[in-house]
Amino acid sequence: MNSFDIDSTQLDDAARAGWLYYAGGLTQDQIAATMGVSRQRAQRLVAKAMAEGLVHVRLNHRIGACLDLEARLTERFQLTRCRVAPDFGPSGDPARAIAQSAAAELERVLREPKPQVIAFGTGRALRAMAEEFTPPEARHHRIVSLLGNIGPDGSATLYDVIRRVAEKLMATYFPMPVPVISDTPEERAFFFHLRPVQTVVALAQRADVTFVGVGQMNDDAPLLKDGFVTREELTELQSLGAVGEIASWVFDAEGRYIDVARNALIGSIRVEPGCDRPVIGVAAGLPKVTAIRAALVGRLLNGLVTDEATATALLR
Amino acid sequence: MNSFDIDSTQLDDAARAGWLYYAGGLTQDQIAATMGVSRQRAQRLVAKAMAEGLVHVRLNHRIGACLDLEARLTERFQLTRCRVAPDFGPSGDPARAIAQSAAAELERVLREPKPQVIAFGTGRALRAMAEEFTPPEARHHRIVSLLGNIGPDGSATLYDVIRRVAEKLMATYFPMPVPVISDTPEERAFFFHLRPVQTVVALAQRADVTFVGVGQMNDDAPLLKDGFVTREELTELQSLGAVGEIASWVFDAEGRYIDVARNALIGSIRVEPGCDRPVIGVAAGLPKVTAIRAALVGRLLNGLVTDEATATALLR
DNA sequence: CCACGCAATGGGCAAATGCTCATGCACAGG
DNA sequence: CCTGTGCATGAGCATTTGCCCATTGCGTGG
Repeated sequence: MNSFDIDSTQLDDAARAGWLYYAGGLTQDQIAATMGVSRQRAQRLVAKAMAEGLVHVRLNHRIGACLDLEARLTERFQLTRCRVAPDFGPSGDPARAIAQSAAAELERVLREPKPQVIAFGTGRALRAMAEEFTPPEARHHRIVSLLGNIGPDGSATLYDVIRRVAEKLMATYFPMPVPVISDTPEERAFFFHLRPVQTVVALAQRADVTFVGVGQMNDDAPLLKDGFVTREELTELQSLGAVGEIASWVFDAEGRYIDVARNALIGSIRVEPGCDRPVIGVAAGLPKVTAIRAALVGRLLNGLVTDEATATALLR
Repeated sequence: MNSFDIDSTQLDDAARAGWLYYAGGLTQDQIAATMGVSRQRAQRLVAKAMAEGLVHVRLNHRIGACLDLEARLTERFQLTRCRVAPDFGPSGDPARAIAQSAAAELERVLREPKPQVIAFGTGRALRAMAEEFTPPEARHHRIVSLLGNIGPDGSATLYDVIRRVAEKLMATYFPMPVPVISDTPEERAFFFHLRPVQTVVALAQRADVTFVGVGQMNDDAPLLKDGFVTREELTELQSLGAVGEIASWVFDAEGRYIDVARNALIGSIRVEPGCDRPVIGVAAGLPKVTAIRAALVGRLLNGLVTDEATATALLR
């Protein structure tokens, strides 16, 4: 493949330019001179190095305020793991802000020499985490999805998180080949009786560590956007006291799962309260505060990665 | 201490500014607005974050040319570990360029779940590595110094590398409480008969991994600069064929230690040729090429971290 | 109470950077 | 062979950044 060669040397150049710029502290003029290209090209290479994630920037200082929030959250909600990332300001994207911290948390698990089963939910925050983490050389773990990978429209985008993680890691992974939401209880039952599905379910249920996003149940609910509930169902759930959702299972302000007919259609593994293994919520953003707090109160989660603004709000 | 408090919040601010700048991609104006300070202050904070090493930049892409050099060095000198970092150009500081790669190599060792004894020499490159590495949560290793920590002028700066590493790691560490160079053989013998010194020596000799710098023996020799040899001794050593030095033990172009009276004064542990555990040289710079090559040829080292320019020169 | 020194601050400006746009080149299709 | 498409290139310019320097404010010692 010629195009591959070209691509790879372009990436090499980008990496080198990024290295000289960020690590070496050279100006783009100097880089251009060193690499024998025009300044503009040097500039583009530096930008590309960033865009392609070739250059990783990490903060080597736990900001005091964040440490403090972590300590208070840990005590208040009896967490086993807690990370508060500084946020990018009100206009910034909270999912991106916490991606670094979530990635660090994931890497911590991946470094375990003992093979781990790691389960993943979905959501923007987890996807950002999957983009961000640097895979250690560790392919002995197994990656399993909590959610079905067949969307209502037949798409498989949800599935992205675990595929991305597993690909970067080159580890074995287990998507769950069932519809996220079935049309009838029979359909759901059919899928869950399939042997391969049962294997994945069993794996997910005994996962050593679980990473999940948390969805809010206001009118912007991710469940609604992704088409997993209709507007009517959402309104009904809201009137039953729904405030949040994990892996598409809806719970109330106490973090208790709400018992509705829809539950018989859900093609995902439910996170059970009071799990003795780490169940880590990766979520931030003020609209999610109520949902996250409920999940913490109900002990659906025993770990949390969030940002400063959300952490502060959670403690109020 | 008031000054401590002030410093620590300043560092917090610097960290936050650096975070917003490098990770969040905000401009300094935006940072200034977010943090409620002037743009100039924001700029100073960002600069400080860099200067204090709060922001770590790492390359997430192995450049093809470097990989190629690694492969060739590995084959040519039968290495077990080899890393070639891209350099910062002819004007850049090679020690800083390889610090990242050396740090990565060190982190690899530190991630070993089995407790390791890790021995360190001295030198600018190792010091840069000590600054750069991010400590994983691993305090089960033991850090031991190959060199005495009493300098000719009574100072203990050499000792910096292992202290820095051990402090960041919060691991137990064993400096070697002897003069780097004694005045008389009797003085040296006295120190080495002390029980605690013998413990440290034994530990260093059975180190699972050893990281050392390599000194050249030209007229700019580090040994001379640090006052461990006089100009006369240096000239004498040069006339005996000395080309390099590891932990202050001088060797010739074949990597064979040179037998001189001075050896009876040296307060450091000698790296023995053909060691079956990793002995990793961390060194770069064209003046050091001859010294490094000799050390590789004589199998004093079986691992190497260097930069592109040095690697290329080594292969010639 | 005043004078002095030191450090922090923001103005201002030159350098560095990011971005847009017109140009040109390579390649595919007619 | 010509033409259109797409993409890389470098010129030019607006924005951003780094840094020097005068000024301010605070603490200290006379």
